[in-house]
Amino acid sequence: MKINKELMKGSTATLVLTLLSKEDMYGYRITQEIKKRSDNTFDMKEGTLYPMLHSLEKDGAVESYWFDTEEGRRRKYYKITDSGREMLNLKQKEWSSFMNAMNSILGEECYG
Amino acid sequence: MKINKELMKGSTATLVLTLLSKEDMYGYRITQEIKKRSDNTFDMKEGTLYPMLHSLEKDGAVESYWFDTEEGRRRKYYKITDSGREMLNLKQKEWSSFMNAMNSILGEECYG
DNA sequence: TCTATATGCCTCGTTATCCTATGTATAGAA
DNA sequence: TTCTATACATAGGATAACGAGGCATATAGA
Repeated sequence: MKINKELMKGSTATLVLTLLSKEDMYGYRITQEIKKRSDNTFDMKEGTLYPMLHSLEKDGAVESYWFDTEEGRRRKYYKITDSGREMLNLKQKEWSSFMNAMNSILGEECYG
Repeated sequence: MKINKELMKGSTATLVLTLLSKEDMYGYRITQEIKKRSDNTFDMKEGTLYPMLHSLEKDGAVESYWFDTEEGRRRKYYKITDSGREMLNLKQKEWSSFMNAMNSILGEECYG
């Protein structure tokens, strides 16, 4: 299902940090992983992702390094920092609270 | 837990329509119900709610009528329309998709 | 050879939505 | 009298995601 972009607001950093908490990744790969792992529900645009990565780096939540592949491509990898893991922990708790509050009002059952 | 306001974006209409789908309500009461039913997680501001109600009315999702209480207060009640119920149905499905996609990536269990 | 697609990075301006701040008014309590 | 709760409303500011565009390289196909 296509998701209204307003619903995404406030959640993109959580998604990005979650992926980076498991593995260093470069921007383009992040967009692919989000699409794949959400079963095509999310389609994070580059115009959203790159400014977000720069913002996270500015805040010290991630660090970046360039890597040249054998095929001659340049990739900018991002790595989560300790500070970023703390931020992620908070954001996951926030998501959990938000979800529970929404479901309390909507009265929906939740299928993990 | 206090929720980042960005997370609320795109969800306020769903909350309002959900309450109105069960019972006609006036604005001030809606803010109280949302706070109560979310266990104080949500605190919808009047500056958010009233423009939202007017917008929903303009779109034909709700209708309003004035009611004078015995104590001399004027209350503007809102009633959901058939069109509003359809809208709510779509928004609930959208929320469900969004939540499932988020949890797929975050890898969290969900407690209904 | 030329073209299209996929990969890979980036930024600027638009848009939508929520909040803060403010205004009006009445009832009841301190 | 003054404060709080109730009850409606709007204007302006902040912010985040997106659309659209730019730049560049590798590969596949016509």
